[in-house]
Amino acid sequence: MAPPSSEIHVAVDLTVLTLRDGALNVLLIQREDDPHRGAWALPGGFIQHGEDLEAAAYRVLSDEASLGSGAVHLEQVRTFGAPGRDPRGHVVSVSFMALGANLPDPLRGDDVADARWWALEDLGDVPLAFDHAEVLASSIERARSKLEYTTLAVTFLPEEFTVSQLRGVYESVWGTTLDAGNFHRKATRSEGFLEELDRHAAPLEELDRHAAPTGGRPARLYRAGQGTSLMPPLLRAGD
Amino acid sequence: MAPPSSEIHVAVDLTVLTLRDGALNVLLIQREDDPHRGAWALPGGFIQHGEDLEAAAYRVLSDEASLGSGAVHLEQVRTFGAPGRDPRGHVVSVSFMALGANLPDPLRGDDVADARWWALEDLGDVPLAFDHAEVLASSIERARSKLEYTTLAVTFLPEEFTVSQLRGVYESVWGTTLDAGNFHRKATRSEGFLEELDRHAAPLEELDRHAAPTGGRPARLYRAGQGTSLMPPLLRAGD
DNA sequence: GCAATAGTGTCTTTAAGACATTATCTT
DNA sequence: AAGATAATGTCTTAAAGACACTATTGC
Repeated sequence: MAPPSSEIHVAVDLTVLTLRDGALNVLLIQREDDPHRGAWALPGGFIQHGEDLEAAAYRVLSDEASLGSGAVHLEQVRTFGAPGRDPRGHVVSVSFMALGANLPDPLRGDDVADARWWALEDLGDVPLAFDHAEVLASSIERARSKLEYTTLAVTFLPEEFTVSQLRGVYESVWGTTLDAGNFHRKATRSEGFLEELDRHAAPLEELDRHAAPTGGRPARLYRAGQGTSLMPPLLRAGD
Repeated sequence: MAPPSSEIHVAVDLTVLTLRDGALNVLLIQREDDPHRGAWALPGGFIQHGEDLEAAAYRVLSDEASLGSGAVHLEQVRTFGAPGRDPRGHVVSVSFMALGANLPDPLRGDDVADARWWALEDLGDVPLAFDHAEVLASSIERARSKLEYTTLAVTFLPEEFTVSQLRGVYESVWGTTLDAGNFHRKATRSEGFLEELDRHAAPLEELDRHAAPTGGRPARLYRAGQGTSLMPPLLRAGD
């Protein structure tokens, strides 16, 4: 199973991100084999001869995360190729990030002792295998910065959502709080960001909410608009 | 020389950009061998076993562009791995962009029929080898967008420069014209962008100028500041 | 009624765009 | 002096931040 060490091998590593209970979560798998047996790692795998990079990423997504291709936004982030990053030999790994809404709990795949979602905050003292801490960090930073100037935040939400839920995406991913009124103005007046529906969310039945015991005015529902870029962008305050 | 086709090979391709006579130029080499013999291509080469990606990029920069590592800003852009992109086999190529000031004319390297700078405008109808048109386009777009929110523009200039020259970088890379007064205000008041020197450019002796026959007030000299990000950014108008 | 969330309005501040004006050089 | 480029100033406009206020629900 381990590749011979005289050749350069190409792999993909995936940073799969979703929101769970209002917190940014990443999917990690626990390695069953050496190297780094027992350590938590990003799902990944070697590219097969003749296989496209994106195809390999979707294959890993399906095999190790039990996720279909329709459910996520997949985007290449960066390639890691330091010679010593994998003790099995010279492995060049193309890292992808995958963003999705309400992603399910993963099934255990092959060569995997365990697989589960980790809240990013709980990951502080968990050592990751290989250079995956750096791979993860670069994808997180990419996601954070792309929320500023693209409409990517909607990929964390179901097809229909409220402005509050959208604001919750920004707050969770950025780890900040945003003024509700100003955010509402910016979101609803950014061309191409939101498409207004003529329905309202049923009070007390909003999916992402776990602490709304006492009502409030029902929020209007929106879905993603056609635009992909936010101009002007929605900048983080202290950058 | 051609790699066997049963393995996946890893290469780097470089988009080396500089300004010449106020126009954005890219370094291309003319291939001496098949595939694509005679076609113009980005400089590149296969990674050696145990070699870091950046080290390979610097090696190509030295071998095929006669450029030392101190002279340029090097940055990874994207990785291309479509199975059919190289007829010799499955080649995954990590693309880098390299930006520098007043880069010299290249010497002819091995396996290279010719090497020279091309103004981007003159490249419209020149077919590039492999998928290098797409590789080049992605690096250009990266450079254009990074001028907006980083201080990267200074890498196109010598150590000491004027605000006009800096504005010229933006105008050349973006293909626009900018209001001189407003640009001056933005550049000089963006924290960390510029460091003011107490000297002025000698009139008529500015390097980048080829059409300044009749004087004008001497411009103050600046050098790059410590900052790397522009906050708020310097946005292109029609994005 | 109160508490909670949604949504609007208003005032201030920041910063960009348009463009006039002054400063300093060459010829 | 005329012409050119550099640098500053002024007015307007766009948009964000702070925050008050209204709207609509559950209890």
